Amino acid sequence: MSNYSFNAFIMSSKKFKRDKQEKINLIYNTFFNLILERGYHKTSTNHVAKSAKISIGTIYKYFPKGKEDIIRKYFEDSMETFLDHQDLGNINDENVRDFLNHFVLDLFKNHQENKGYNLAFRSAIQSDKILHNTHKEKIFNIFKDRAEKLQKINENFKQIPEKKLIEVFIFIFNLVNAILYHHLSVMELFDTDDKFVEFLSNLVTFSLKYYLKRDSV
Amino acid sequence: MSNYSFNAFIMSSKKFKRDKQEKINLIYNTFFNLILERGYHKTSTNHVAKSAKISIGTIYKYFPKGKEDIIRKYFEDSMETFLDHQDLGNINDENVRDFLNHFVLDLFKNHQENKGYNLAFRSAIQSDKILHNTHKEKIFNIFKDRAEKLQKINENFKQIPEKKLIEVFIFIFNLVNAILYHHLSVMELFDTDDKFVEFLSNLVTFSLKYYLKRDSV
Amino acid sequence: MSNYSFNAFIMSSKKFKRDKQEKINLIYNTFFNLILERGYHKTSTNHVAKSAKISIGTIYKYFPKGKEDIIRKYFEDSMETFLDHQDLGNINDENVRDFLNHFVLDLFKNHQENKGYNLAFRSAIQSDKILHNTHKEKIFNIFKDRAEKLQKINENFKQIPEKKLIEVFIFIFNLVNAILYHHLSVMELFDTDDKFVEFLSNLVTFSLKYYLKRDSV
Amino acid sequence: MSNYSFNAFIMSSKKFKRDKQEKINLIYNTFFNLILERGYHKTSTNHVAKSAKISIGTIYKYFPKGKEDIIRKYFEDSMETFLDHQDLGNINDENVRDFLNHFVLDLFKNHQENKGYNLAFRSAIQSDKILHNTHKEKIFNIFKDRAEKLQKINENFKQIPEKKLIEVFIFIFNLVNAILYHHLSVMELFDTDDKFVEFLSNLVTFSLKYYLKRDSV
DNA sequence: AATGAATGAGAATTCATTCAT
DNA sequence: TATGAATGAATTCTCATTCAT
Repeated sequence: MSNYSFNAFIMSSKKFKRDKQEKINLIYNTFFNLILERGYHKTSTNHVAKSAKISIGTIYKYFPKGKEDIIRKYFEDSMETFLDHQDLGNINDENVRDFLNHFVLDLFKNHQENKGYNLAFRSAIQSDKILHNTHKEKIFNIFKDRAEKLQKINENFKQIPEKKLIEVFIFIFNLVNAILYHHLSVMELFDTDDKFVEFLSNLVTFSLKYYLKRDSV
Repeated sequence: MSNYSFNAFIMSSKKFKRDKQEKINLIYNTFFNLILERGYHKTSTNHVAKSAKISIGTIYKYFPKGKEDIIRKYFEDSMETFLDHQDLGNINDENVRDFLNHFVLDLFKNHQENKGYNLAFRSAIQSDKILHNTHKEKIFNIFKDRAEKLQKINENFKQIPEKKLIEVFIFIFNLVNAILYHHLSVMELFDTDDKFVEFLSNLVTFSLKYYLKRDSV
Repeated sequence: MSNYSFNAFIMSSKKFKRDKQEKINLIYNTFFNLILERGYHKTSTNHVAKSAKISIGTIYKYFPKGKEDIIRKYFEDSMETFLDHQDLGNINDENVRDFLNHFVLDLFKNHQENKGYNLAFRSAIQSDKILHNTHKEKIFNIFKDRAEKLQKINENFKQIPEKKLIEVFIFIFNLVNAILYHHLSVMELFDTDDKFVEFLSNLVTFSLKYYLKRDSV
Repeated sequence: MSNYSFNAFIMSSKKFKRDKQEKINLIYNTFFNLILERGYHKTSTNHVAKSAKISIGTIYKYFPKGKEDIIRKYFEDSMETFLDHQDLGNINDENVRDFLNHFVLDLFKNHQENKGYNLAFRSAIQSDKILHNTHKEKIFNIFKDRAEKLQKINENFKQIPEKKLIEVFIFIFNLVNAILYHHLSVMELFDTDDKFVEFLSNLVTFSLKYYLKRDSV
């Protein structure tokens, strides 16, 4: 194999992967945008194909079980990378507050961008118990991982039992998600984003204290 | 007319009405229970008919637009009567806390009993924008009514502007609902009901203060 | 049986008959008016009952086979009496023209008043072959009867063979009906009734001559 | 590209198109034949699918609104091409009669071949007011087009106002259609096709003269 | 006789999924 | 690989008809 053709092989493979990922992203975007317009149960795979201007066959090639698969795989993809970019490294007593604000803001932005997905996900878990459980496990594993890392690099967290630390993370995560979902998809709690995020930050601080104090009793 | 036949007349008239309402209730219960098992989008009107052992025609007699109508009418029926039983009469500075606890507990029980409906409702509003808006208006009207009554019978509430009072009611109502839904249908926040309700009560007190203080600045 | 009660019996029987006929007329009118609005195949017996404010059971009491029966019985009733009021007595060479004008005008009015029925009838005979044949036989019998009467009382018609006379009557009747139906229910031929009726009269005269001359060759 | 593969390319492209049109034609034929047997309102899309040995989904792929769409699209297709094949080029005073005979014969054959469609169409316009109006407009446009062409190529028609010419065409067209429909679907006017067509031709000549004379007064 | 709730067969329509090209 | 025609089971919805009251 000549050098040239080897490069061509690499290139084509890369190009292929890029094309493939672009097609998958196209399906994700089209699907979730349609859900935003028409709701989960009125959005069919055929609609998605037509709207994305690809064939229905292509959708089933990447997502052999259709709608459920799209949600499941997006769930895998997004959860996999969601919290990775947050820097836990230099969290300490002084900047916990900043950290929490940042965390809340991040979740807020994430929800805004994934509103369609969140609608889909909540509809899907109604019938897809496996997804529902996987979701719970995934959250547990993510925060277990986080907790372990945090306890390694930060003195302040070492005295708290790992189990407890995971628990409190999950608690805060769920609490914020619950309110975000309702605010964005059911009924607004505040008329501006700023007010809303500020409230959430305060709520998180309060709830964190409450949760930790409660158990120490 | 003998006493017996008079009673028979009463009975037959009552029985007729009861049968109709009982049939409607049967449809409600069957539908929401099936949703609990299989999810909203996998529960068809035919499933409901079969499960309730009535004919599909009967469902469409009472709910001409099928699933959407069941949700819409249950929404009307339940919202109509929901907060009516709570006694606002003797709320005062001393028992605000009790009142809030009671309110939270009530909502909690209501959610537990209406879990299927809540799943259905959140799925339905994804595509039924009219229902979504009616829901918002209904909530506004209910709490407007509440606020007016409260200001008539209680000195403490007279100084707060009515608009403000309505706003804060709706805020608290939404906040609690958001968390209840997530806890019951997405992921538990606490492992026991007691812990959960206690947290909610504290959260409500905190949020109420936050909300009122925020605006007074 | 006392005289009184005998009268009461008569009365109640008459009243009963009147009520019965009124109910039947109500069903006819409601049915044919609905057809005018929505078309035959979108008008159901249930619609008729609701629109006439009577129960569906009542309709099936008088018309056990539903829609088909309404049309069949109206057909019987109306054909039975349709041509009876026309006076054939003094038709002669001088007033044939007048007679034909009168005949055409009569048919025109009849069609205008029975537009809904005519739509229904033409829809019904598509599937109800029995009705279709009965209709043909009825027309034959009516005009056979007419021809016989005419030949008895009028010298001019005696030389024409009875069969021929019946044939020509039916031919003219069908011709006029064809054009009336199209004009009233498909597309107008003239913009005023007067023009239309005048044309029809001339057409009939022409066709009559054509028909008679044709066979004499 | 070899000649063979080029042909294959042409063929495959042609075959694809033919298959699609063939499927549509299959649906048309099956539908209208069933209507001939059972009538419009007793012919369901499911019957058509079963009878044509295709799936119900295929029907809805080509005709998304079912029966109404089949009629609407056949109407478009057939009206589009209906009068196009008639040669107006050398119509003149001597051959007007021949032209009319030809026109009548053409309409007669057309009705014979489209009896099922004509039944369907007359049933459909009872409820489909849009189709009813489109039909009227289409007829106007077709004859407007005809009139314009005729006036360009033929001296004899230049003195008649265009509006008048269109009117008289539509009048004759409707008159013939009215009688054809009645003869074929309600009750026969003549016992042989020849007699019937001859009568129609004479009727058209008569009516044409009547119509033109009437206005010139 | 009159009512209208109830039935369920069947018509209309959608949609996940397959497969030949 | 990609396409999209085709499938048919499942869903929504209608309607003629029955029957208990």
